[in-house]
Amino acid sequence: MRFETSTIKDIAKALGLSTSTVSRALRDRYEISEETKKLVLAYAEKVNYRANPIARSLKERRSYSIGIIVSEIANNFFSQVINGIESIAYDKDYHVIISQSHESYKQEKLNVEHLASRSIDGLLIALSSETQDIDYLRELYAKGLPIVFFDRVPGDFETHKVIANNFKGSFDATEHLILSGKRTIAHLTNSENLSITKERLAGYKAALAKYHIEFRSELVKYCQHGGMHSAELEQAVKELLPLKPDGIFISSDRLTTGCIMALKKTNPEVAHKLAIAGFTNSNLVDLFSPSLTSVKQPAFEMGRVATELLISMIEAKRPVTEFETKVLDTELVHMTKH
Amino acid sequence: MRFETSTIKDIAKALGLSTSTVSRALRDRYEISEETKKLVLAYAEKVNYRANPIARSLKERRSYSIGIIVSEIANNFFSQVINGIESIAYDKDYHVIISQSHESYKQEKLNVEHLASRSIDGLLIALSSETQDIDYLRELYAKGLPIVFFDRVPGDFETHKVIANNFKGSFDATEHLILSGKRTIAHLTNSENLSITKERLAGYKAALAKYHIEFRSELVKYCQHGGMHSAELEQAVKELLPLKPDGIFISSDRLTTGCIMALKKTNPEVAHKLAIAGFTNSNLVDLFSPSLTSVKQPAFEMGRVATELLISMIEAKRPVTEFETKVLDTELVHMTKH
DNA sequence: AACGTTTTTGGGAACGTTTGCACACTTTTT
DNA sequence: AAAAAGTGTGCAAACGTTCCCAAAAACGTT
Repeated sequence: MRFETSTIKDIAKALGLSTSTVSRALRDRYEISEETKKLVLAYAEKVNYRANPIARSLKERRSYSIGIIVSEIANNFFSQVINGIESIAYDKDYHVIISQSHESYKQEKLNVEHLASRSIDGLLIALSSETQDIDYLRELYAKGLPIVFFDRVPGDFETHKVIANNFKGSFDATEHLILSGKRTIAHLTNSENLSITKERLAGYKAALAKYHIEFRSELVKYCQHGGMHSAELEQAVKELLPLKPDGIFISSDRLTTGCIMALKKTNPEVAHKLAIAGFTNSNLVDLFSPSLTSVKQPAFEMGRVATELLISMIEAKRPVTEFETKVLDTELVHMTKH
Repeated sequence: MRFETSTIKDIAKALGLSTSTVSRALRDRYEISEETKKLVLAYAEKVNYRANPIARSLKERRSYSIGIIVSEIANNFFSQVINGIESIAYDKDYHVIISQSHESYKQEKLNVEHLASRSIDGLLIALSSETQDIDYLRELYAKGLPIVFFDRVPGDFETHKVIANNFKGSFDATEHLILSGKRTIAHLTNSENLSITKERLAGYKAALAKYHIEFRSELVKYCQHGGMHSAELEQAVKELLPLKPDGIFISSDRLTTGCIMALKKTNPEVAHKLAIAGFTNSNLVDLFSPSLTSVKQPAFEMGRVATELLISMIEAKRPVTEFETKVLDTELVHMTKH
């Protein structure tokens, strides 16, 4: 099974021109006369000529494709980010290759290396919750692969990054729980080594401090696997409930839904009494019971911004040396009662 | 910014061999002596040689990549299918490029053509709910692009297809509503031209017939945009409720969640009285209120099977002329009460 | 010692582009 | 009138592979 398709050579032969002339005409170069251009364009149109991107890539030593690593596309936050990424990428004629780490370091590394060997021009990545060692990324970066981090970013890596205002998002959510009268607020969060974990914890602490509520470290539970394993969540819930929290603030999408599920499964009566606030971009949040107050990240925008930064790095003529970390505001969506 | 990487030529020069020998040694061809192979492999390892897939693609006239078109990755059904696809594809060393139609025919066509121009080796596609005219697919197929349809398949296109047992899934769900005492069962479904719509309608009708319940066409509402526009859903709900249904069977993922949302928004009191059954693969279904009985499709398996069929077509030496339509069983998951 | 075989290697074209350079022809400038 | 500049085109190399074909080396066999 093979595609039969016409090439520049075919056009050149048919028109009695050289391949260079045809190539230049198709790319609308100034050297070619209007007449010839029209001729070539018309004929190309007629035979439905499509440039072979592979040949072009080989010649130009770039693939016009960018790699994306997220933990899972089933997560609405990430699928919204991807939509943002695509909206920019397609405009600029890049295509995207999506890979999922499923929160596993091993899988993440494997995927990145697979992508790199496929000669992507750049990489957009949100680290997995397991990831601690990013030397493999440093290596690729040093070899010339542009990388932009989003959402889960490493502290010690000099490149562009795009994140939500995690501190403020956390602060607002926690404050909201406090203002609705809660005093014993648990915090369920991701693995300790993620940037978002630290920032969100800080926001939570700051809100408590503002209202003179003592911070109690036993009310904070970390989930190494980011909620991918339900046993991990159920264990966390089991350890938290004896402390009699009246509210809980959960710091990531997957954890939020997973935690509510664990609550419903193990302690359905408590589930509806506890005030819940959590980061989530789920578009089904209105259907949830118990309902919750959610911190929504500007996911689509995050994808757009990250992609713009990445493409600017890819297309830079000289190595980029000044980097920025863009911080985008979150939105607090109050619980709908029903 | 450019990758510096070693090539077969570099290895050949360093080792005083020809490129052909190196190429063959790397691919472990029988003609090359063990000695030379070892030498080449060791050196390649040392300089961290990675074959350039683009050059290979150009030479072999295939890209080792397959395209996927789904309506949206945010939909759990499709993200599960994609996981199934990837599980096979990566094994066989293909990579996948995912595109979303967002249920728009125009977008679907654009994406397919974009993928085709990127020289994918094959296409996996679930048609958008708007799609009626698939001539553009026929054209590509005729030119030699292998295509496998899944979930939403056209009736009149001779190729491999993978679908769920939609009739039985529908039948079971409807019967379940009947057995729990419902008699006036509405049916909310996708656009009329989709294969799944017809099959699921037939299952619904058959269940009614089995229990001698009259089929009433006014209880069936079609959604042209597959639930992508909330106005469409709210309109459908608004038209259905005056008929006083005591149960409703909804025939697709997006519609199911959308419909419950519309119900809660426009008629919250009715929402909790109505018995709901619907197709959905949402992994959050346990959180929903009102709760529902769901028909789960074997999405992961569907992805696997479709990919195996596609790759068999791609790698066939002679054009494939015998096609199969694989039908996979659905699973009825009963409502959890809470 | 001359000849076949078999095994191992190398030369070079090809895949479809892009692009630096040279060439031929026109037009302008001196 | 010759020289300079401008315009439009073609030649050929290159990108990194794969693979057909031939050549060389190693090994019997008579």
